[in-house]
Amino acid sequence: MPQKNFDEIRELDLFSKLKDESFSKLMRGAYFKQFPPQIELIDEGDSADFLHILTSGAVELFSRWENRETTLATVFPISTFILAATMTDLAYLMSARTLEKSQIILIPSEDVRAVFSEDRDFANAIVLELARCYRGVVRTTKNLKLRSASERLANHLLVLHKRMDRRNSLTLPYEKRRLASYLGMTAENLSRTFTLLAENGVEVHGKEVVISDLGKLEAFARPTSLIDG
Amino acid sequence: MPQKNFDEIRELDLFSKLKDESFSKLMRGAYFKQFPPQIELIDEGDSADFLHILTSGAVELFSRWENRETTLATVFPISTFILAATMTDLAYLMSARTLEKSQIILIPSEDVRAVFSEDRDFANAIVLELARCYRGVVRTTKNLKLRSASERLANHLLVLHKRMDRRNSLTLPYEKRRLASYLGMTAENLSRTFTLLAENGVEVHGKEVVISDLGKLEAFARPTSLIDG
DNA sequence: CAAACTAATTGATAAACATCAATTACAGTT
DNA sequence: AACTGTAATTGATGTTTATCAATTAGTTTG
Repeated sequence: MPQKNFDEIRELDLFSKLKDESFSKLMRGAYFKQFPPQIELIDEGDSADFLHILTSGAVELFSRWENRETTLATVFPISTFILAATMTDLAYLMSARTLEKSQIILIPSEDVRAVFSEDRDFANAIVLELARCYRGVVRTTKNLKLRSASERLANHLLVLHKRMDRRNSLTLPYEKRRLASYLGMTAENLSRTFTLLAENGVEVHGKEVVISDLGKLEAFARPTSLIDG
Repeated sequence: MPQKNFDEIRELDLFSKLKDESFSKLMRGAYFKQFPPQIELIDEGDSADFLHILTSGAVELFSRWENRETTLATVFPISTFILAATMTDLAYLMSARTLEKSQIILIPSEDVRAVFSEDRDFANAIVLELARCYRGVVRTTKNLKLRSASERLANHLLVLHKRMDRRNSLTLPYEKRRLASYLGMTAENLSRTFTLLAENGVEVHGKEVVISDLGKLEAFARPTSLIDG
């Protein structure tokens, strides 16, 4: 198992304050796997045997019901995913698939729970991470219930803009159909919503989005920290 | 502060395995307050100074954005609410109001965090509770994104039915307009959806709901444990 | 118990959004 | 560069859901 990746994940909020002993205990039982694109890593309903850490590539969390499917999140390096199922030893509620070739570290859930009980700093980090995830999903719910599709898109663009160091030009980090699913609309509707936003300070060329009039976009989106962070 | 309520909340999952010492530490700084109906307890954005425990009455968690409002949850005794904000020392993401006359115990967030660091069993309980809440909101998101309004109503009735000991007759524990808001639809649409469900084994008279044909309702709702628990 | 208020329902209409089909754009392969 | 498969867009249409207005039912209050 390459040392490089150990150093990387050691930096994660979840592990940074960990005793070396605890960290080794976690890594001792860990698998380090490489996956090609479009591999289904997790099928919702499976038992949560491993905590997953994505160190390179990209992973989509999604869910299916009655031949419908929706994207719940896109995970980029370096992040953990499905921590809650790991901690409660319950079935995964989301499925996961790689979007690109991805490197993933798999830590047995038992080990995570064991170190959680032994190491106070780890327990603290886990709670903060869980609370952060929880608050993220609460924001998502508010977004879905309080806003229309075009408002969700506008605000999402503002979030990306902020994340991209407030540059007025940005590249969508995923396919449009996945963005549409994430925002709770169809790809067709997303496309039409983009043309609507042309009158509100947004220009789109393929995956390139230019925010030509930030003021207009903000006036349309009316972002709030209580939804958009 | 009446002893009666201490005994009650001692039974909560969150406190049941707690050392007596830790429990007293939490209760030492706690306020015990009675509120009339329709009092706004929390305004989203406020700092999370207290963990709330509802011991009698009912509380609605809701959120507002741009003169729209949506119900996120209804809390019944005995439950805690807004644990995540308490643990992270961040602003509340939801507002809260009493629906009825309610008794609420307020524990200073600092005390909760202090006992969390000292008492391993409490830390465990907190993590399980947070994970449970998180998974609850993930289910909500899946419900909203994967199902139509009528499917959400049908499944919600099945959840209530199960909770009410599987009796074929049940009383809605909240007003219909709140149910509508919770399910992400208007009151008018809820009303029409109830008439639609008449052909699928459901009879409604005011707040009384009779499930006259469970098989039909289930065939329509297609419940799954991965959304409905 | 009537008055006054609020919630729930119903009908008519409009807006938002999805679906289906057809085309265009793009990316990867040979 | 032509071929192939997938993604994105566009147009036509249909469904779902919201809005507005009016009425009815149900609760609370004096």
